[in-house]
Amino acid sequence: MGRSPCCEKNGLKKGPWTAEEDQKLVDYIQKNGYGNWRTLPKNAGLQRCGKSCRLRWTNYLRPDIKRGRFSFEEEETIIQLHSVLGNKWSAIAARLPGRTDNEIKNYWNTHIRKRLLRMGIDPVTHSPRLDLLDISSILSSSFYSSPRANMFGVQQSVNPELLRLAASLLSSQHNQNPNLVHQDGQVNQFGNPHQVQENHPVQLQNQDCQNLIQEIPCCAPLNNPNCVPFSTSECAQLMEPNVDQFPASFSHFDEQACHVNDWQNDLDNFIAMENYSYQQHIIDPQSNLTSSDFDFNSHLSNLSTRSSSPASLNSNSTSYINGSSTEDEREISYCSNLFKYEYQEILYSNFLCNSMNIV
DNA sequence: AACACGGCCAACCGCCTGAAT
DNA sequence: CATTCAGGCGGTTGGCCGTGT
Repeated sequence: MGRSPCCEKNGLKKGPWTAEEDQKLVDYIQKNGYGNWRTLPKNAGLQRCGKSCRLRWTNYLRPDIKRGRFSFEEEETIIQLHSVLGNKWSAIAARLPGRTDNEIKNYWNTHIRKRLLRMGIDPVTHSPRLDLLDISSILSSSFYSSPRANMFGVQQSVNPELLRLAASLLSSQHNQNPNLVHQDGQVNQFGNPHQVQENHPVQLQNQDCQNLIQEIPCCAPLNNPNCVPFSTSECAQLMEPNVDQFPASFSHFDEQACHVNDWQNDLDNFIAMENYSYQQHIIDPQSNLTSSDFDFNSHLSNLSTRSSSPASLNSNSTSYINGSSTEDEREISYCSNLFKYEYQEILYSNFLCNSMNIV
């Protein structure tokens, strides 16, 4: 014999709550406290299921609920936590005072998810949508063909179709590689900078690196005679620590609105940095975040044109920091991040070129 | 003005887990 | 130990509302 039923299933009201019902529920809880939702509706004089009462209270009537637009910090927190926790809305809500799981879930599905998709990022894995990766578009992009690309040693005379295939194979193989699992059992995911911060920095072990490298020459089934795995010394070089760290000169992108002109300076600084090995970033599975042929300049220009206050976009934006940023400002921030990922994508394609020794 | 469409979000649905019996 | 359900959770829905035509 189990518990007795909490309530009669029939005859209970459903649908939107009226102000009168709200008042009854609030009055009752203020007087008696909440809990025992089974008997609460009857005691409060409500023709509602206890479950409905609990939801109404926790999602709407609770006095400590924060109303209004999500701040940028909250949004960033949601993204970071989601990258670690997934759709654990209650767990995410627990770290956002005043916000309910339902509210966060709705905000994710209506705002953040769409934005990530627009950026070419899978909102589930927070990784680049490698299924959509078209390296040929990268190779033909204006940046890739620019002199700066040459400064990276990017080889441009490659077979784009082969690269596309390689990326696809690499992605599918990597996602199934049991050797790329954290000690706590969490699988490494592509392009997930937040996860690095929230979890453990990715430390590719020697065997991991070897395995990964072995996967790269995935043109082998194509009987490509130029397919040459990395040597041991090259692997060692690729295994340098802090592979998850992006060059310091880019760090401000994560903290404040993008200065329209700064990205160019950052790029120059980035390239000029001594002792920088692009291979560190390429080999890092966290760095494969990508959007194919994203035109940062034109997009930024478009956003500035649309903004009601262009000046605010041309300087370090304090409004961005205090949470009153506009959609455009937010998008510029994302674009700046996307800009980073575009570099990494180029480096990644170069890595594929090198690994396959294609000329 | 009327209609269509899409975004938003409160509320519901169904499943799972642990506690009560 | 088996049964039953409360509470909690994530997924989904449906109605409201703003916008475009």
